[in-house]
Amino acid sequence: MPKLRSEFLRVLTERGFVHQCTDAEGLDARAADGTITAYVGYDCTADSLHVGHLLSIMMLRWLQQTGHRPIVLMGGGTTKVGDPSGRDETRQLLSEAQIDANMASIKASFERFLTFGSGPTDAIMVNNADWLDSLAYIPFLRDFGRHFSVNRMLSFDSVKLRLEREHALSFLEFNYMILQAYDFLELARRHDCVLQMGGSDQWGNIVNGVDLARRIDQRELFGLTCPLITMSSGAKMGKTAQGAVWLNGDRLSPYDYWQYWRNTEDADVGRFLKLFADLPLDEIARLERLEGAEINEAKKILATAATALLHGRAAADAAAQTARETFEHGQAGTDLPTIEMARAELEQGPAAFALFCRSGLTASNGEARRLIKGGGARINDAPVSDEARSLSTDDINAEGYIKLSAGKKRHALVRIV
RNA sequence: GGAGGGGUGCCCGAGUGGUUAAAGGGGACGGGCUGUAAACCCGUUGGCUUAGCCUACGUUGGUUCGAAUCCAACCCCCUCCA
Repeated sequence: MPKLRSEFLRVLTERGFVHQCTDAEGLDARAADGTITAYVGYDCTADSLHVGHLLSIMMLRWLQQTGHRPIVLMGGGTTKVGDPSGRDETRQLLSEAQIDANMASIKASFERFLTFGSGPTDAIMVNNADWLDSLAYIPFLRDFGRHFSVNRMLSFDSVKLRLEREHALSFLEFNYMILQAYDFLELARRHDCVLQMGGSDQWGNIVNGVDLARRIDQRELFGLTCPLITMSSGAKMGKTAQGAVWLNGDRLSPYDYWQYWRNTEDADVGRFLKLFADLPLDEIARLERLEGAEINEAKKILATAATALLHGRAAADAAAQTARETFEHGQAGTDLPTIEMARAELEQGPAAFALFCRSGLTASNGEARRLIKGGGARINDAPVSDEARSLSTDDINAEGYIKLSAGKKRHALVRIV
């Protein structure tokens, strides 16, 4: 590829965001010659996005940072259909009320990454239910359905995999790619959007939109996908002890989010810094060269930078501070999850395992008992050896709380009130 | 609508009347080694008031001293036919 003229594509390429592009030269020319508008779509299948969505959010962020206009498309309409990509099973059909609630809950995540408004490069948010809900079946089929070849649709991974594995694929889901293609056309017409971005699993859907716009409007659109990010060990990103790595703070606290990045594997640090932090590339190059235990410094910088992008600088610093106190000084930082217990209850000698469960460190009393048996449970940093161990006011430490630990990394505080 | 195959724990998957809370693998968690890393070794992996009890093999009933395993009906998935 010849040297890139546009800052936008240059930044994305240098940082490792680009997997495939329908026409890199053409897109580069458009982005170099003026302001372009690009979008990424997000379905409302849960009440929070997770780290898997982060890559595309960062692409929108860099788009805006390099002088272009991002559109966040909320899939209020497409969520009613359900994307079969990457799924063995039909998605559970969500009610409109659930979809609306999810959408409202997801929206907040974008506000830290993008600047919304009405200026030329301000981000806007749209909902595809606005045009999909009112489509009339027969006119839609005649105007747009005739441009889709079933032969070709069957060859797309999202469909092919289901068929090969002999799993159910409903006609409802089969329509998803058509609707996504139509979204792109609609955004091109309404907002002069010329580029759709997304994960590599969206390539087929994106290309469909590009093709549709060329056939119907003789409009030239572009598609750009980012790679599927896996950890060096081969595992997919985004799992912690508590489950998915959610972006909403009420699903996963800023402290736990910080911890997620802090525990990045050595081999991934450089790559993740480029993708998920907004540090200058020469700074990242310096951090990447750190070896052995020194690379932990890079991990802390990654964690703080990534957390700051999502939750703000103050929350990131607080998480870093708590981590320092907890791991480097053996104290308990204030950001640790905390539960409260009445003094009267403590005086009755509650079982330790029950408290581990109540604090959220374990999912059940049985799991807490097993943790104790396995030697992974500690109270005020002292290992718990007796499964029947109960707590008393003697366990309150100098600061007025009881510190519970499950393993070396997960801690919780019991504050006595 | 017809014929055949199938639905097992977080996932995959063995199990065709009792010793089955259910082999094996993956994942996850804990311990060891480390650097809050990876790799490797060990352990754990339904719930509870834990020497016991309860709930569980698509659903509901039935046979039996005893069922994930046998029978019936129903629901769902796949393949082929119409």
